[in-house]
This record gives sequence, structure tokens and C-alpha cells, in this order.
Amino acid sequence: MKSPRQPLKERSGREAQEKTILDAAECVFALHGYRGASLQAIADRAGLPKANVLYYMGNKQALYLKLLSRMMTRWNAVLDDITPQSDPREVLGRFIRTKIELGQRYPEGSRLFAAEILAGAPFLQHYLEGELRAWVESRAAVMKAWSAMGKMDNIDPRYLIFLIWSSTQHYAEYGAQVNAILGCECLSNTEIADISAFLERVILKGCGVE
Amino acid sequence: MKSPRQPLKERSGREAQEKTILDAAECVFALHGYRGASLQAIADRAGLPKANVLYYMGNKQALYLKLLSRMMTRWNAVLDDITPQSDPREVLGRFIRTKIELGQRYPEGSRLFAAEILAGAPFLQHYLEGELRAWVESRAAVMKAWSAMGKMDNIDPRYLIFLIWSSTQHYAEYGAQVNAILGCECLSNTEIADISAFLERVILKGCGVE
DNA sequence: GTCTATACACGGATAGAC
DNA sequence: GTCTATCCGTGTATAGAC
Repeated sequence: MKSPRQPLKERSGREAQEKTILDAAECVFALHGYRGASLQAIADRAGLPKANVLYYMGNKQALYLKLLSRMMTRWNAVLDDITPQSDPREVLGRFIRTKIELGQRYPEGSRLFAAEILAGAPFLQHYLEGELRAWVESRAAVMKAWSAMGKMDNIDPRYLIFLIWSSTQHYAEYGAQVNAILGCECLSNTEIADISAFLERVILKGCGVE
Repeated sequence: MKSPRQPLKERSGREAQEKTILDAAECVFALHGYRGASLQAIADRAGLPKANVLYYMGNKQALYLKLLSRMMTRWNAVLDDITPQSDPREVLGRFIRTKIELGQRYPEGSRLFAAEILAGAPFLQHYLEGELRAWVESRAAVMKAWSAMGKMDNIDPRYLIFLIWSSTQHYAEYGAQVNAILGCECLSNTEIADISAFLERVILKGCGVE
């Protein structure tokens, strides 16, 4: 209402700038980890001077924490509607598909998270031991109930969760290796669908669902 | 024969020094990746002055390449005896167990490799596109033969290899997360055996082996 | 708000004393 | 062979001009 400048609604608002920086930083942190990433590289990728990055984000650690938190919220909705009465086939299938989709939609965020864990989770230790552990235990309890009801084999559900996490995240985190071996620049939608179907089929059959 | 010093066969030979440095470097590179690792941190962990690390290893890149190559040789023997006449249950089961064991025996090496892939495989691109891709294709051909002979379901064997890689490596690369969720400092031998058994059971059943 | 200039610590690598 | 001292580029962060 007041500023006479910016006539064409150019993407020059504060939020747009912040998103540009966050996306650039996510990419650089994903490639090189917390220590290996430099503010210079982030600024270059964002097309801004280094000082602007610090002006908007405060300092390197705050920027990194903001990215971790953004990634956590993206994952929040997963597997949140699960009860002993649910159909394991439907719930676990959707779990696998959703994880694959999230990895495809946010490959840098997935790799950023992976780098944080590789580094020993210095910034996420409390989250892992608290919130995430509780998340796993509550889901595991429901799966135990499924086993007791004969809906699936009697396996340790925590290992099943690890299996689904690892096998789906692989296609984001190990993208460089997957692409080199499959001989493509990046996965097509068809391949993504094939991979989802493969994982669904093998994992569900493997734990006796259906 | 000639040096009168070192009477007690102290571990002061050149090879011992080099191994000390390599092990320290493996750990630091695993935690922070190539760029994030500093020679100072490596030297500190090895208990040596920084200049000695460079004296023995030449420069940072040569040290890193030596570590990658050491890790490749450790993986070399895996899944090398596989023919259409083999028993899939036995071969794939051993594949899974061996990968788990290697991840436990060389956790830093596994994480170092993971960090290299996360970074886009700048030093391993040729290896992935050449040697490793050929390795996968030859194993995939045998598995295709198994499917044709009715020994297992008709699935894409490359995805099966990715599944076994990802699910086993998870326990080395995501050790920090796994330990936080299971609530232990490190995995016991019993847990390792349980995990191997779980993965063998679910994956083999899931692709119709046996 | 935006950017240049700069402060000061740490990075990899080398020279040269011992 | 081993280590101290040092070079010089780059790192994060800030001061201050515009």
C-alpha cells in the first residue's frame, strides 16, 4: 500500500528472499554437510552477496537449524492415521509411497538430514531420543497389535520401520549411485512408480501382510 | 638389522604410523565429509602433528582417495560366487549377512562412502558408472535367470540389490538414529543377529525365494 | 534493506631446524 | 623421519557506506 517501488510484483518480498536463501542453503548443506558448507557457496547459489545471507538468517547455525526444522515439518504428516483397526496393507503401502514421494520432492532436504545423522546427529540428538523414538514406539505398538490379530507375521516392528525408511530414502540419498547404475540423469515418473510398486510388493509380502 | 634403536619392537614402523593416520582420517571424513574434514582434526585424533599427516599421505585428496580405495577392497569379495545354478536362498542370505557384518566391522568406512555419495560422488563417478554398474548388471542377469527358472518371483533384480544395500547399510550409516531409537549405546551381537535374521526372512520371503 | 570492506580465526600446504 | 614456524587463501562474522 505504501511503497511506490516494485511495480510488477517482482519476487522481492522478504519471504521470497528467505526462501531463495533456504533453498540454496539446503542444497549446499546436503552436498557438503554442516562444516563443509560455506556461506560463500550458499550466497553464490542464491545469487546474493554473502552479507545478505547473514542479514536474513543471523548466522550459519541458525540457518542450518531452520533447514532441519523445515524438513521435520515436511515429514510430520506421515503415518499419523494408524490404529489397530487399520488395514496394514493400505497403511504400510501408503507409508512406502509417501516416503518415496517425499524423497523425490525434497531430495536436498533428505540428503541434508542424512548428512546430519552421518555426523552423529549433533543438532538432532534430543529429537531422535525423544520425539522420534516415541513416534516409533507408538507405531510399533499398533503393528504388534496387527501381529497379534493375525494381520501380519510376528516380527519386530521397529526393524520393519527401519526397513521402510532405509529402502525408500535410498533413492534420495544415494541418487548419485542409483542414477549411475541405472544409467540415467534422473528417475522418470515411470521408474518412480515401478520402484514404489516393487518395494510395496516385496516388503508387504515379506512380512506376511494380506 | 642395522638400526640399533627401537629395541622392544614398538609399533613405530612406517606401516603402523600409516594405519594410525588412515584410521583417524576415516573417522573424521566419515563424520564431516571431504570438505568438512580438517587435517588438524585428523592429526589430533591420530596424536600427531599436522605436518606428519602430510608427510605420510602427501595431501588431503591423496589421503581421501586411499581411504576410498581401502573401503572398495573390503567390499570386493561380496556376492562373487553366484551362478544360475546357485541356491538363491543361500546366496542372498549370505549377501545380507555379509553386508551387515561389513557395516559393523567398518562403520566409519561405510559412513565415509555414504558421505561421498551424498556429495554427488565427485571422486567415485567413474567407478559407479563403470565397475559397479557392470557388477550390478552381471548379478542382475543371474537373478533374472533364477526368476525364469521359477526360483524366485519375477522382479527387477536391480531394485532387489538396492533394497539389500540400503537396508543393511542403514545400520552403519544411520547408527546414530538407530541407537537413539532403540535406546542403546551400540548394537549388541544379539541385536545384530536379530536384524540379520529379520532382513533375511522378510526380503527372501518378499521376493518369493524358497 | 543492500552491499563493500574488513577483522580475525582456521584451512591446506611448505620450509627448514633438529 | 619428526616437528615448529610460517605462507597464503578461505572461513565466519561484523562495521559501516549507500
